Amino acid sequence: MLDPKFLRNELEVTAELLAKRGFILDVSRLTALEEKRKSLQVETEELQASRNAISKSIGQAKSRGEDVSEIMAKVGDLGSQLDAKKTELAELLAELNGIAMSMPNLPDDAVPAGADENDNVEVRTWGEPTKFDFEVKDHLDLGEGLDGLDFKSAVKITGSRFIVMKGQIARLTRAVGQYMLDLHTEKHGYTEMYVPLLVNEESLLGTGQLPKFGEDLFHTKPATEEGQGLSLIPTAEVPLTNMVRDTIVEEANLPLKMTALTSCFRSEAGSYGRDTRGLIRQHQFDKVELVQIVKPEDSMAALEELTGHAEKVLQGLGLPYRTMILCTGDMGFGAAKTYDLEVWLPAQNTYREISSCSNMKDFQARRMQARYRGVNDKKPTLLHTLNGSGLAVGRTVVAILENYQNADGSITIPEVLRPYMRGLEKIA
RNA sequence: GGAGAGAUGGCAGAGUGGUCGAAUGCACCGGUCUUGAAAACCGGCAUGGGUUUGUAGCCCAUCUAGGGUUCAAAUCCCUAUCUCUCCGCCA
Repeated sequence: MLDPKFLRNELEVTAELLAKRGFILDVSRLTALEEKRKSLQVETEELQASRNAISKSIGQAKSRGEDVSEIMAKVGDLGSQLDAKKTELAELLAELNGIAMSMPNLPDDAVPAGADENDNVEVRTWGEPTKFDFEVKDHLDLGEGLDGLDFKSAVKITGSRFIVMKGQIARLTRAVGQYMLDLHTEKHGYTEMYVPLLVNEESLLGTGQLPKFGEDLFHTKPATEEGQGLSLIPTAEVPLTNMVRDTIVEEANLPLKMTALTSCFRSEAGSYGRDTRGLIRQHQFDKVELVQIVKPEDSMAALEELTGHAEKVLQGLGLPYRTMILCTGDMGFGAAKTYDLEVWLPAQNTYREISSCSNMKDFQARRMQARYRGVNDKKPTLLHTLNGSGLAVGRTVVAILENYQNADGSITIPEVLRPYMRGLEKIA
C-alpha cells in the first residue's frame, strides 16, 4: 500500500509514476472520493464529540444526584444521525481502502522504463553458455532417460503440472535444497525457519497476494463472502515476511535475515499455453526463499546484498547466468525494484528466470503495520521488506541436468553437491 | 471431537455501566544525589486516524476481532478467533 498522505498530496505525481508500470489511476474519481471523505469524516467526528460531551455531563450530573431528564432531552436524534453518518463513512472508507489495496508500488527512480520483459536490462553476466560437442538433450529426456522424472504417474495421481521424482534425481533435488540452506545460514547470516505452508487471509493481504491475485492461489475453501479458508503459500515470502506483521521491532534486532526451504503452490491461472512441458512451470515446486527486514535507509544496499547471495548459489554450482534489472512494466505488484537471475539452459539455448529479488520498500510494511523503533525515536517507523529466491529448486535441478549432461545421457554432479549425495559423482 | 476457564498498555496485573486511554508494580528514558555505579527520590513513558504550515493544540477511534443493547460499554448480550485445563483420538 502506498502512503495515503503522499497519495493525497501528490496525486498527479503518483499517477504518472504508476502509469510507467501500466497502471491507470482514476485521478478525478479519487479526488472526488477524497473530498467527500474529508467532509464526512469531520462531520462524523464532530457528532461523536458532542455525543461524548453530553454523555459525560449526564454521568457527572448523576454522580451529584441531580435530575438528568433535561440533559437527556438534548440527546434527541443525535444517535440516529450519528449512525447514518458512520455507515456512510464506513462505506466510503471501504471503497477508498479497496482502491488503495489494489494499487501497485511505485517504481524506484533507478528502474528503467519499459512495457514488458523485452525492456528489461542486463546488468551483468557470470560464466559462459555451456558448450557441448554432442547434441544436447532437454531435462525431460535426460530425466526420463535416467528414470528420475515421472510425469505420467504425476498426471495419474494428481494432474498436469505436477511431478514425481525418483531415485537419484529425487535425491539431487533434496541435495540442492540442503546446499542452498547451508550456504545461506552458514555463509550469508540468515536464520533458517520452518513455517506453515497454509496461511490466513491477513497474511496474504499483508504481502500483497490479496485482494488482487487470489486466483493465482490454491484455497482450502471456494471463495465466498465469508472468505476462502486458508491458502497454500505461493512462496515462503508470505509466512516469512508476515513474521513482523503488527509488530514493532527493536532497532538492535535489525536487520532480520530469514531463509526457508518450502514447497510453493501456484494455480498458474492464465498461463496454460506456457512451459507446459517439463519442470519449468509446476503447480507445486520447492524454493529456498531469502527475506530481509531492514531500516529504510538500508534497503537499497540490502537488495544488492540479497541478490548477491542468490548469485552465490549459481556460482557455487557453476551454472552460467545473467542478472537483469526488471523494467517498470515487468515488475511484480509490490516491488519498487527487482533483479531477476536467469540461468543458462542449453536445450532452450537461452537464459531462463531462476530467481527474482525485490525491494518492496515500505509497501508491504504499511499493509502489515510492521515497524521498528530506534532508542531515541518517539514514533515507530515503517520497515522495509525484501525477498528473493535463493533459488527455485526445481529450476535449479533443470539447469544442473542440462548443463552437466554427458554424451551418454548421464549427469555429472556439481562438486559442491557431492557431500549431499554421499560422494556420488555421476548419475547414470 | 466433548466439558470448562480465560484474552486489558513492552511485561505482570487492577478495573462488572458514567470525569477510564485505563490504577499499581516491573521494565525503559530523563533528572537529583554520588568520584563512578547501585539504592532512594522526582518526572516522563501506547497506537492509529482527522484537522492543521506544524513532531504545537484540539478532536475521533482503539482494553483479541466483528456485531448488538444504552444518552453512555474494558465492564452487559451474541458470534468468531486464539490461549489454558481436563477427557477422547492421534504422527
